[in-house]
Amino acid sequence: MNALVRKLEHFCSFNKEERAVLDSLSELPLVVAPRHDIIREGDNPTGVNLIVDGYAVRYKALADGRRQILGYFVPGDICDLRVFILKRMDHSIATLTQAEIKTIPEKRVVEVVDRYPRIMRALWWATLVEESITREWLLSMGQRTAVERFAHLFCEIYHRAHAVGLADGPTVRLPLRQSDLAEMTGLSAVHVNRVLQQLRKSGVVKFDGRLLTIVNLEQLEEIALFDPLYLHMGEGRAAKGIQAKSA
Amino acid sequence: MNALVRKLEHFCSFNKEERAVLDSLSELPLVVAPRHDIIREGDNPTGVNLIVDGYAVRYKALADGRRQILGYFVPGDICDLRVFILKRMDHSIATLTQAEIKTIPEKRVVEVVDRYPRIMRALWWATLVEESITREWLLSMGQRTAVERFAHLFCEIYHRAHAVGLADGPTVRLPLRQSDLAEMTGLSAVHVNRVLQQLRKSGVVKFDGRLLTIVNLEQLEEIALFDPLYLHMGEGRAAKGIQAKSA
DNA sequence: CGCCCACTTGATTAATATCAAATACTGTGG
DNA sequence: CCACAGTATTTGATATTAATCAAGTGGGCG
Repeated sequence: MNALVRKLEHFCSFNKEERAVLDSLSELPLVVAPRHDIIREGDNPTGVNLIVDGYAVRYKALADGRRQILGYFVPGDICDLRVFILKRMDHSIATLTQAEIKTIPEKRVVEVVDRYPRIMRALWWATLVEESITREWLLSMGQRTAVERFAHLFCEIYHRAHAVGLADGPTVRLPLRQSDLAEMTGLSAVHVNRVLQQLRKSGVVKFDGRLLTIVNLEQLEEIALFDPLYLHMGEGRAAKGIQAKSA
Repeated sequence: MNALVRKLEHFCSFNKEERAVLDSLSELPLVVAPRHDIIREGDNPTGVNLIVDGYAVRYKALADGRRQILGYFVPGDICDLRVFILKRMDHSIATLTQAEIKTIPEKRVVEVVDRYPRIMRALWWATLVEESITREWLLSMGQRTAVERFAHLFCEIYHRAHAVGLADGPTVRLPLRQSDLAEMTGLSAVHVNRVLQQLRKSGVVKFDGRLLTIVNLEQLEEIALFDPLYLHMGEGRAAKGIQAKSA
């Protein structure tokens, strides 16, 4: 099933025509090797990229090489709607795993968006949610301890993966290195290792470099001080009574 | 002079009519006390707020009270264009100093934006720049040391203040407490104090709780590993040859 | 004057980084 | 199937950064 449609339907539902348009947004899927830049800071990109499979991230680097991952994409995420306005990328996008992406030319996006206002709003919604996630990460970095930060990251991955149908049980495919997680959380790789051990030992979550298993979601969310509001899920479906809300 | 127009003209220039519209966006300026919430997380806001004078911030808080400031507004900044799509605020906005704000009703924004596409693009640009700044903060939090983080924050404040004409020399009005700076940088107030002393002693920047003075901008930017690209200034004026670029 | 803050200072502790070495895992060629 | 090389993970020891605690100091203002 189309992960993009699945994701956007957390915002609103589409009719058959809209779905067909979303399905047909691009033709040629492109396979990108792991750890490969898709767009680099300073570039002036001309289209947007839809992640079809695999994990990709936004990142920024300091002049001396320190890198920070700013967010990750799961299948169904679109990389850069903002490029239509900003002239140059202020950060880079790279794959972590092998990934399949589809590049949608600027022209096609404009056409679709002009013709289907609901799709436009849905894409806009997706962008705003992503920014909300960035803000939550900033909160994590500034205020959460290393353990809380990991607990939170894992809660988020779990919820986002479920939102696009990437998992049905407590286990999510997450083929990342500990050094990747280090770049996501702003911690050293060694410390990441110790934090993971601690979480494993306390029996709330397991991660073996390939699969992430949430053993005790409730406890994990408690450790993380997790509040799902920032993911803005179920706002569109609210009328249908599907959403779950925290107090 | 209108700080909003001044800011947006970093993206494109406007004709007389557009300027008049921007000037007239709202009627009643409202004075808000210092340290007062303007919008709170979970609210469903109905308009956008333009900061006319004073400093305001976005912030998020964890359930146990830890707070993180996510970004600040200077006069000319508009708080929440995104509310048209997201149903609930995922963070709060509060004043730090006494501030003067104008609330623009949703309807008025829609009207103006529909009628003046350039204004729409300019507002969109402003929003995207703000998000770019959030990403840079995330990089700061994750990778910059306390000293670098402060150096960077001060560079940013300096550049943003200049962009809207809030300063002409090396000094910017910045009536904040050290505890405010602590919430911006994710450091403890005590540590902020020591970092400020260090920066003052090394003679690159002074801050006395009221005024920020950049003594040596070049050196400060070096300490901060500052790259102005993320502010996206001068992209619109590029054709006029006004922008300055870093290597 | 005296109170209330914010700021400053010093001492101590806690969190995390760094360094270095050992172990485990993955894929490859024989 | 095994040996090996190259990575990734794990472990231990130590250093650094920043938080915390506690006690001043200083300034603005009723």
